Amino acid sequence: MARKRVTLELISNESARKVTLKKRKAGLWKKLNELTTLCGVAACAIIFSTYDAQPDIWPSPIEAYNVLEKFKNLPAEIQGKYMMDQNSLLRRSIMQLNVRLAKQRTKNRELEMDLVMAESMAGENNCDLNNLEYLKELVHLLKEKIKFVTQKIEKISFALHE
Amino acid sequence: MARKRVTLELISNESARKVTLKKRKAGLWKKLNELTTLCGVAACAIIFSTYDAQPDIWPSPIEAYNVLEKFKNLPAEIQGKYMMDQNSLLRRSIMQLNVRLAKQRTKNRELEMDLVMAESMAGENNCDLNNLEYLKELVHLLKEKIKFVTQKIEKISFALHE
DNA sequence: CATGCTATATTTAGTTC
DNA sequence: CGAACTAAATATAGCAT
Repeated sequence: MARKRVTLELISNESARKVTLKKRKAGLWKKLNELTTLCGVAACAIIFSTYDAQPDIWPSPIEAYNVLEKFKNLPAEIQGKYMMDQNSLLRRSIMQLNVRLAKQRTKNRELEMDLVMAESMAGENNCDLNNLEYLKELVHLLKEKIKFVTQKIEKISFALHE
Repeated sequence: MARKRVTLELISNESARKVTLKKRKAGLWKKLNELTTLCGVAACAIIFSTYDAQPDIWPSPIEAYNVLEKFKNLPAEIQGKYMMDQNSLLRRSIMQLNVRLAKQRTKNRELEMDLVMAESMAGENNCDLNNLEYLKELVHLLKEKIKFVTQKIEKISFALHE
């Protein structure tokens, strides 16, 4: 964007690519901050770079969640302002939940990838108890989750076909 | 950014705010496209506006997933390039995974809570097919995940007790 | 290798159609 | 209302340190 017009393709030089990534990431975060502030919307973004093991998340997951909660905790205000009927409000709420599910799904995929990579690098004998405990807890949570979602699917299927 | 310096606060005029949102959203999508192309990274972003029933997602969740798959298919390359001290790399990697698992667990709990809330608000008859499809996909993914993590636990347990 | 610096490319607020 | 059009504000590619 400066000094020279840039062609929209992967920057071949690796160090240059890294520098551009850092600069543009900062620019993106700024843009996101402006957008949410100026327009009063909630937003989040995730960048998975190969340099960092951890992806960059904007804002923090906690903050993103908090903003969403704020919206939900002030339904009367929103209702009054945008004159929504009960149904459309509910539909929107469900849509937002669907998006969060999709996000969750993407994150789960990513986590799986990282586990596979870590495992292949670590071999069999580099696992500690702490890690194991985490995994056990994860399985427990996932089983609960499957049960819950399966029940929900049955309910919806029933409602659709009756 | 033009014609006048803008103060970083919520735009009071509603129609002006809506126009700005549209313009800046387009700008953000473009920036994201450039970033991912130039730097070869995967990224996604979501904007929840109160105007649209559906939030804006970039790119599609499917696409985001595809990019991640691409990374998964090239683990040897990444391994070779960033191979440093084997042990410290592994320790860091495992620590980061533990942190991410903890975050994931928290998020799953939150999501469950939100689903319960939405369900209680929506009752039985406000569910559409789209929502059902999302849920089916989620169950599929979760089952895969349980299988994967369970296998990993068995491996670790075996390594610990042998 | 990271930071700081500009000359330009790009974005966009206000405006007009 | 939305698309097109600027003038001005920003972002950033290439370079310097």
